[in-house]
Amino acid sequence: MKRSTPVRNKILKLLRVCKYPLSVPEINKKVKANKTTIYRQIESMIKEGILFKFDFGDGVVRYESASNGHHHHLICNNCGEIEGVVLDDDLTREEKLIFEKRNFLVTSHMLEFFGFCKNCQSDTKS
Amino acid sequence: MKRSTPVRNKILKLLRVCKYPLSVPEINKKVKANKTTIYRQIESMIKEGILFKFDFGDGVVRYESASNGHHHHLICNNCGEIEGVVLDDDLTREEKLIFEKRNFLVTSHMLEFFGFCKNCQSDTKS
DNA sequence: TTGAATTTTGCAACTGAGTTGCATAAAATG
DNA sequence: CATTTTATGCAACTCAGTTGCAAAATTCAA
Repeated sequence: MKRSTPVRNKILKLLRVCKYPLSVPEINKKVKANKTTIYRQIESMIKEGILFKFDFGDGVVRYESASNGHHHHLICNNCGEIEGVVLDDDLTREEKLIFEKRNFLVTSHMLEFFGFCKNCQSDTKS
Repeated sequence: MKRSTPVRNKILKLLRVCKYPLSVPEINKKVKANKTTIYRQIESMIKEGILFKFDFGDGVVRYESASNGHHHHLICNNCGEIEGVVLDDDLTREEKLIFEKRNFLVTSHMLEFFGFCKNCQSDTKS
């Protein structure tokens, strides 16, 4: 893939301003382009390391701009809102212990928190 | 859903002995039953809290028996093997800080580590 | 123990994410 | 400006997961 094509720029621009990760269908609604093209551009940007890919256990794959830096998410069980969060201590101690105890070399991790956001804590709903 | 039906028992038995989480297609290969039935049994067991559902960012939804207890995973980037791991400190301090700082009440989390297992650390492959 | 009510299972058909092959459009290069 | 390369789009496909409906199995009451 070359650089700086219209579709690619639109995807990047969208993900850079978005505070939470987006799925391809969500990206598609904003960046109106052929879905094959979108999947291919995303794949190439992931390989270059400028996009991160992950999901929250719901089978929905989401993408986020790497320019936002490494962080985790707070996902509300009630309203579904997703906030970013940066931890004080980012598991380096645990990762070292894992290597010492299990001989598994950790290169990255995925950590997401589920619960209830400010607004939904007062609600009775589960 | 009632309890203790043949399909349900087979799924549970399989997941209880399996050390890593399985996807529905994987479950299907062992528990030979209609896929609709499997999806429905899994859904009901998730609601009862005897099964956990999550994935590793690859869009593949996997299930694990809750009887194995709360733990995390070490996923090898090279061979794909999945090991379970229990942390010394299970993020309670971080979760408390999140509530204090952000007013988000954490009820659960999902933490997975990616890297290279014992066998794959010697390999040159990425 | 028989028969109605309920639950589980299976089938067929569908939805929707993601992929692949192929043809065309747009850039880059000489 | 013609050739090569890369990006885009379309059509058709695969596969996970869902839904409606009918049949089988189970429960339970009389």
